[in-house]
Amino acid sequence: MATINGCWFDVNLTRYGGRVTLPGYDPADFPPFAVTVDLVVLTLRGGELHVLLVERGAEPWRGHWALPGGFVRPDEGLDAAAERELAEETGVHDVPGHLEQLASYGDPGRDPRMRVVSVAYLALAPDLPEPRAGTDAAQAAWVPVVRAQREALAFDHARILADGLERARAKLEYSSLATAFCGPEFTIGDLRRVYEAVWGATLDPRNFHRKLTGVPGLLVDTGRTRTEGRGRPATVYRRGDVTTLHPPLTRD
Amino acid sequence: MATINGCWFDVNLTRYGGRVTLPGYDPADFPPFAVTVDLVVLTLRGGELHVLLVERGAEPWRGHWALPGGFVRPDEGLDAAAERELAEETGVHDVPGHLEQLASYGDPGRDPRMRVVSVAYLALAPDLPEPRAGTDAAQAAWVPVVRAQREALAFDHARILADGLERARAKLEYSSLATAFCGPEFTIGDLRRVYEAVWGATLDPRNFHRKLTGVPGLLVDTGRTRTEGRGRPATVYRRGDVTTLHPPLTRD
DNA sequence: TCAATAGTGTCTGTAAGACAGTATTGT
DNA sequence: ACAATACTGTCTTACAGACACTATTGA
Repeated sequence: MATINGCWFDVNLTRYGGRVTLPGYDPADFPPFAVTVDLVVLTLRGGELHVLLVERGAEPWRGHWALPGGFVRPDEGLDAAAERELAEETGVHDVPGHLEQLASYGDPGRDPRMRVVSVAYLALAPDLPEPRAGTDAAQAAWVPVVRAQREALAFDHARILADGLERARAKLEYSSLATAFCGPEFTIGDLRRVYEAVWGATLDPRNFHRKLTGVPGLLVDTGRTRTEGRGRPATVYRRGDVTTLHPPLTRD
Repeated sequence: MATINGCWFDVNLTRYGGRVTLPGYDPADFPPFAVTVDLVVLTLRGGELHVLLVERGAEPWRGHWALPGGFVRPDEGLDAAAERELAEETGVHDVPGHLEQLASYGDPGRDPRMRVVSVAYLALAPDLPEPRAGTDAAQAAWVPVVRAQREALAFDHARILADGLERARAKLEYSSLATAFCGPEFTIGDLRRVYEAVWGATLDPRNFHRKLTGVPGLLVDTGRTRTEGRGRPATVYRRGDVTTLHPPLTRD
């Protein structure tokens, strides 16, 4: 029986040599991979959608921007690894918002050094403080998404970012995911600005208001109001139990 | 620089001992995982939704049904591994239909022998011949989905199956995915029976017909008709270029 | 007062769901 | 003839999109 220690490698080395995997496989015959999690962390800063990027301090892709991420540890699950990395990279414990698995990327050659399968996660968070620099020389920063898409991101991270953006845009249509970009309390206007930033479109405030307040159970009225700058104070809501929009909002 | 050969293991053995991964990671410091693909292959047989399962011939979970799958080879991508496994397990080369990544599952302990990350794929195929038995003693079979869900599937395959079914059900709402269950030519009635089998609901044939024929570019009229049993012959269609249903079909 | 934002009311076009009715086959 | 399936037309209701209008604040 294989165990997680040094001896383990020798077992696999001897068994793996020249063998072709077949149905009825035995995991002791496995070709080993590195498994990492990469994070697409989106937030709203100043009405503009931003993504968390780190600047690579080592080859390959030294000096290029990359999605934050790291190895899955031997004793932790994929979701737990994503949560840990999210806390580490943002510098915030128990990051509020939303975290879900996006997809896995494992083309041979995506990392020139060795075979790496990366499980990408999508995180949506309210405006967080400026990220601290990593423990090595690499710096971390919130980068406007439109600028990130023009950069030459490391590895296949441009595609992962594109997939994450598309997932976020699609899920806003039929879910209450927009609230993940806000704090625990928010106004209808806050939500509308989320949609406008993520979709890159302008929405009619009046129809948007009627639509969202018309879904029973979606929003809970706190009874309080909030005034920001000019204009009539807005009703403050909390998340309700209902998380699906039926019928969905459309982005044409 | 690590390379894919025997020497490679020694490199990792020495570097991995006792080290904790940190940001600014180096893939040479990786904790190794086995990476597999598991397949949720759905098809329609006799108007009922079936899933392809294999009976395990070895411990653990010997004698239990499991989703087909196998190791990703060192030189192939994840999608390629899924395509290869699909062809191997069904016994059909170039399986028609649809294949997409579903999600990845990597809880520690999901395989008691060692750490395995499985990248699950969802495949939709027209009715295929009875699968051949595997090269080992394990047998493969099309199992009605309702029965598969009552079985104690191996590992975490019950959850993977549930996720695959939910993905298929959701995607039927807003895509032309139902055509993946049919051959290259099909009738509106064929498509309706796909929806009814996957959703487990009955649909109004008249509104369904009007809805699907009303989406421009979705269906291409071959000009021919097909008669099955009693009733007026149905127009035969092929897939069109349009693959999204706007607005979507609803399953309430 | 004016500008800005929040929220309500109303109209119109479109589409979903229900279902009557016609068309074309096998038995 | 009758049953079964394919397809068409029509009616009602609901909702999206457009936009006039009222409400409440800061400057």
